[in-house]
Amino acid sequence: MAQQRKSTIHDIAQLAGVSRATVSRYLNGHRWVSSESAEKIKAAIEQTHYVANTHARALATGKAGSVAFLLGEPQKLLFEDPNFASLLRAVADELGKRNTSFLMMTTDNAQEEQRNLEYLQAGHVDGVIQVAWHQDSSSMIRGLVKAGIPTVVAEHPSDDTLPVGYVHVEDYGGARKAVEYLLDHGGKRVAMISGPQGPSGTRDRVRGFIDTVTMYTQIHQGDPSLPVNLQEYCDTHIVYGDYSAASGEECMTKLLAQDCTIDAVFVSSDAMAVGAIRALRNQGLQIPQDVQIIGFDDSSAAKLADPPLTTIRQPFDEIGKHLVQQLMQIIDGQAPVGVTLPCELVVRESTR
Amino acid sequence: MAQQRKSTIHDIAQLAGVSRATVSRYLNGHRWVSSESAEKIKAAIEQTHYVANTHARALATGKAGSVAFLLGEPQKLLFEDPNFASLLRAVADELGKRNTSFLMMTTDNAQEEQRNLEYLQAGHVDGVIQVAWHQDSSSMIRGLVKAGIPTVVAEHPSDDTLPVGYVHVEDYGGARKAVEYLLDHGGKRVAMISGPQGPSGTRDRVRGFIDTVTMYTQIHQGDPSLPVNLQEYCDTHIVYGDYSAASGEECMTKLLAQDCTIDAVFVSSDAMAVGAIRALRNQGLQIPQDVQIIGFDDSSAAKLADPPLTTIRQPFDEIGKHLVQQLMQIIDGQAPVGVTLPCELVVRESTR
DNA sequence: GTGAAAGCGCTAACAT
DNA sequence: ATGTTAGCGCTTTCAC
Repeated sequence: MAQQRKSTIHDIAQLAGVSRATVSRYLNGHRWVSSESAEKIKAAIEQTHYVANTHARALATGKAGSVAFLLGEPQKLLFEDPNFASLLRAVADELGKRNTSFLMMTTDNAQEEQRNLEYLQAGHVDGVIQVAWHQDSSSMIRGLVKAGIPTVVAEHPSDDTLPVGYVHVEDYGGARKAVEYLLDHGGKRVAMISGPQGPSGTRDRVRGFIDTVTMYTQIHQGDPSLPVNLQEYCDTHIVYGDYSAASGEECMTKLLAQDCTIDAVFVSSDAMAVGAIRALRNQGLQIPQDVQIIGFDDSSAAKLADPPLTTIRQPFDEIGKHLVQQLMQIIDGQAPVGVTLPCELVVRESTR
Repeated sequence: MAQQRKSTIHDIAQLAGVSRATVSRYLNGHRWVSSESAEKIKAAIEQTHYVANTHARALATGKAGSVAFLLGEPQKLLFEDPNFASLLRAVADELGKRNTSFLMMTTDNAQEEQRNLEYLQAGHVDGVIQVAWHQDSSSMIRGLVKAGIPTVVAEHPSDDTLPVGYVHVEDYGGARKAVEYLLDHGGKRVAMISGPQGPSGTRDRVRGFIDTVTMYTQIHQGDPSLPVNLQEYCDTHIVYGDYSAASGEECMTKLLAQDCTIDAVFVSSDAMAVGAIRALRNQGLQIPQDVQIIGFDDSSAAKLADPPLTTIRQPFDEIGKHLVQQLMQIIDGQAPVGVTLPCELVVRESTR
């Protein structure tokens, strides 16, 4: 099993009868290499299965040729949230096309945050893709910015004056689409189970919910089944979970205890929606006959759920693609921008 | 946001008033460094937030300080199979403790296999953790072996004469535990929905199923509700899915079409079990009253399912830990071994 | 178009 | 216990 000595650029140069510099030029720009030399080099490479050593290249260029996928999440949630896998896949794909490798890191607490920051500063990677859907990540982002590390964030950062790129779906718009659908399909007493407070996506979705309900109530002023004191209504009909199924169940139970006339609920993740359904069933309520429900994400859980969930689809392929694209541009010195992607309502059987 | 020049070992040496070699010694073994110098170096490092550049180190040592997590899977299954996430997490954790970074690669087809192999041969990583639960990966493993890359595999390789380490759960034993439980709790006509043919875990579980049924039938010879022609019974009562919920539904439907007296089924993944439940319900069958069901994995889906699934738990934390441990030992030159972990029956509500 | 030479940041003999 | 020196494999001026 002796690891055969890996061939180096030197071997190729010798084999092709040219200098190492020429091989290097061939490897990169392909410019200023005579087609004759190019042929010989090509042959030598094929013959030896030569592949350049990244570490040497990184050392020489000061570029790592890799990026970090940084998860700022409490560990247990990684299991519950299928969206991570979806995004990870999309990002891995896109990175693969640019043959940039990536390494994954998770940040659980302030201490790890510091450790990771130091690691990243050491120049192991050219940039980082930061994901933190469950908790506020602004301190990490600030650290990255301070360290001068090109960064993109997979959400709308709470502080969007920070020079980092970001891409996210239109949380506000998505919430509006969901709530409008519920209202248009007979919902009168609609509640919301939101994600955790902290990430700004939560705020935007909550705003979307409130605005939509407000607008609808104004238009249909006469309707006695609609809420009267809107302020108070929203205070009691919006509860905050942690995106897990368990918390969805909890939240729904709480909601029902406060108001048993709820007939529709917009839930900020499919996983929580599954939990909510369980709570609803526990009270003998039927979906969608008694209460309609709309989730968020269109994760695999949405299709598997019983009944299959109407939900707001997050286009993770697109998100991943833009994330990588953005990051590469920032690494190339361009100014970071924010990208907001539309999201789409997928109608299944949890609504009427 | 100018990236402040990263401090190098040289800076530290100067700051501490020692030579670079001494700093290097401090950084690594900590040996042959006077406590006096050590103090000064430590101070300098803290002051500058110095972290060694991995690429330089890798170049100098010939060790990469990182490993590859290699997924040999068709892309779509990555979404469906929560076990990947579980294992990934465990591995990431364990690697983190040894502060070894890792990069993730996926291999979808023969072409990518070649590409990845070349990449890995280039010395980017010290070793490979290979996962391929849904399809046979022996050609990739052979390639890895041929290239002399230290490798561990997260399953029982079909060809276990290959010099790679592996760790997996006792598939045979797990299947036996499940089927025995079913039989002991009133199951008479038990069927099996297996994973895809190819990976050897499938074979072992199928064997566990057959052996258990055979043994039980021999012991209870008189019982008229037990199968008569065992050979034929197994041929028709074992079907092969692809671990996805959809395939579980399909398989169950097929099974029911052949024999509507089935009263228990052992399913080789929780996801498929969820699909199977759906198929059962479509026929108006109740779980666990009419038919009992046991899954495999104890993934999050098992808890979320309705009813919550009795299942065989795979200890992914342990698996990840052993995988990394094994790999490190192989990298250090030890001969690879196989590790088989026990798995445990978790009783929930899909059985009586 | 091509080669010589310097150097990226680090480690590892070797000498002291 | 510490410093000196020579690379690791590659890129990149700078001459030619």
